[in-house]
Amino acid sequence: MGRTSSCCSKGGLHKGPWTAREDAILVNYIQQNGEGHWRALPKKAGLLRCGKSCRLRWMNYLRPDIKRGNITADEDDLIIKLHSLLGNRWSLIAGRLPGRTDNEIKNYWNSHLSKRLAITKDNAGETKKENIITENGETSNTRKPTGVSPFCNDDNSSNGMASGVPLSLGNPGGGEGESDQLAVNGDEEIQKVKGREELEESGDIFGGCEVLYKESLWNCSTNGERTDEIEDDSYQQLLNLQGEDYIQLESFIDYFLI
DNA sequence: AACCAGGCCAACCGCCCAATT
DNA sequence: CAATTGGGCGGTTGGCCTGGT
Repeated sequence: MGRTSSCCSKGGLHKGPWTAREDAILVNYIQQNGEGHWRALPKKAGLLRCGKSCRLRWMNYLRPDIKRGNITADEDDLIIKLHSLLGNRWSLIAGRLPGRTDNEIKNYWNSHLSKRLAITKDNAGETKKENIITENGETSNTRKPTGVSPFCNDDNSSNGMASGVPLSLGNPGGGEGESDQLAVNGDEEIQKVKGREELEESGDIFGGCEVLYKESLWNCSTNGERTDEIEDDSYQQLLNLQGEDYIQLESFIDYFLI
């Protein structure tokens, strides 16, 4: 991929590393005016940067809630599990790691975890469920729909997911009590639309899956009640998911992310 | 001390999607 | 409905740093 013209290439705009003065101007402006309107921001703030560059700098470095410092062992482990579930969807993964940015996680994965897992894989001889990286570097999930439900046993081997997972998720909608056998007996597309609506209500996709999963299978500390904020205990429980529970969550998420 | 290779990471890039006109 | 705009995303680059020779 070449570096051709872009918004940052327009005449007179600075590129490259940010100076302390530019940082201060950007932080000061956002503190006074809030985030957003990135394209207009540089002009208003008096910065010779493109809007995208300002947004990136703020999101990845200047935001007050950014957690600096090394990735902890717990975070490391969670990244691996989330990556096996979500693939290279760094923003989603970052969303489950408070204070970490998608760029940071992406860099960490590319420079640390991918190599480590490749070594692990070599040593193990064969890819295992815990460390899912395919031969071509792709993972178990992409944005392309497979059109195949992991809830069905018919033919789901082609989507890279565990096949024939006997999910009995009860009522993933959580409250209506009308879908006891999701996508097994009923119209699969209707069930899918319902599921998506639930996910939209829940705020973010992975959080939605997590909540739905809790409601159906996972006896968690929140007693299955929907929460807007995922508590630290819940992260820890997600981290500790193993065996069949883990495989079922994986299938569940794959089903709703496509 | 000088050079080199490899790793790390901030930043840029093109693409995509949703909202707006 | 099509075109435009704004924002966000994942992939990639390239400069800096560090360790080895």
